[in-house]
Amino acid sequence: MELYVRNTTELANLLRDYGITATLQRVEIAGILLSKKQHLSAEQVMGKVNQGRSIVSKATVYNTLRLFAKKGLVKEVIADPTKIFYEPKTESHHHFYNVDTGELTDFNADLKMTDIIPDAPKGMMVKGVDVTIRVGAA
Amino acid sequence: MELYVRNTTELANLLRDYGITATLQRVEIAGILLSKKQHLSAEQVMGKVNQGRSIVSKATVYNTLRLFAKKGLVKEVIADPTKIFYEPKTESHHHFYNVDTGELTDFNADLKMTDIIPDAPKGMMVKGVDVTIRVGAA
DNA sequence: TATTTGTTTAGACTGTCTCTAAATAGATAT
DNA sequence: ATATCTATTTAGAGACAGTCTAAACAAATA
Ligand SMILES: [Mn+2]
Ligand SMILES: [Mn+2]
Ligand SMILES: [Zn+2]
Ligand SMILES: [Zn+2]
Repeated sequence: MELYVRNTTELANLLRDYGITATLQRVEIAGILLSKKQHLSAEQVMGKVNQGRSIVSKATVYNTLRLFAKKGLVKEVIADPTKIFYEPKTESHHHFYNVDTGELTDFNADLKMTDIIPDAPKGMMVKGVDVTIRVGAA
Repeated sequence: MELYVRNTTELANLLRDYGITATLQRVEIAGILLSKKQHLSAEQVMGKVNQGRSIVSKATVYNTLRLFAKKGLVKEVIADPTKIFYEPKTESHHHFYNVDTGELTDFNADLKMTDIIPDAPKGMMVKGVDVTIRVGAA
């Protein structure tokens, strides 16, 4: 996944590459989320995409993010008990989740998954480590 | 944590060991959750503790589970995007999360965290692996 | 043009969880 | 024991993320 995609045509092509029909709304949402490495909740995407004006409805934001995730264009992160985060970085990696701020921070466990617990960001303490493997019918 | 605790006096003592004032409601909730290895949502605890009759209020169930977790008597599992699960098994371990059924299954990564992704339960496919380390102010 | 198919939409609704302010219970002081 | 203080429980309202529905709209096809 090439990040920092801005151009509309480029975005539309990218969507098609992932088997997603490019629509105005989808390009807008992709433009927001793929613009840089970040973790955004659906509500945050909603806010950014509709700066003032009203371009995309709530239902479409939720549906689109789910569609993007299903197609492998973005990644869903289940770490905050109150909301799902979406991010453009699809390579396998893991997160620090700050329970105080709700902030997510990436960390890579290149080798073989995680055979060590990486150091916590300075000033931070590891409050808990969760490994969750999601499985479904084969 | 000794599982299968049933006796009321035993439960009350256990709560005190964890710095929790033993009340009728707390003992009832502990009796449910500590009776065996399981992963229960707050709503499920609510249902089990108030079989027919009405013994413990919703607010108390939620507050008590959070208190138990804070005191280290039970473990919170953030894996399902819609609810938190609570379990009596406090030793470090990880979970399979079935996205179809929402079911949680334990697995131990004894060595050093997880340097391997364990095999999925038969008939199941690994849909995603998440390692989440929760951090807070040191 | 007519029809079909896919997408978007407003807004009602759901489920989990939180908050509040009052009632109750338990502990402490006199 | 009685009064006082503190901790706990409670009903029910409310917050909030997310879902659903049925209609509108758009795009593609016949
Ligand atoms: Mn929630
Ligand atoms: Mn949710
Ligand atoms: Zn990430
Ligand atoms: Zn478990």
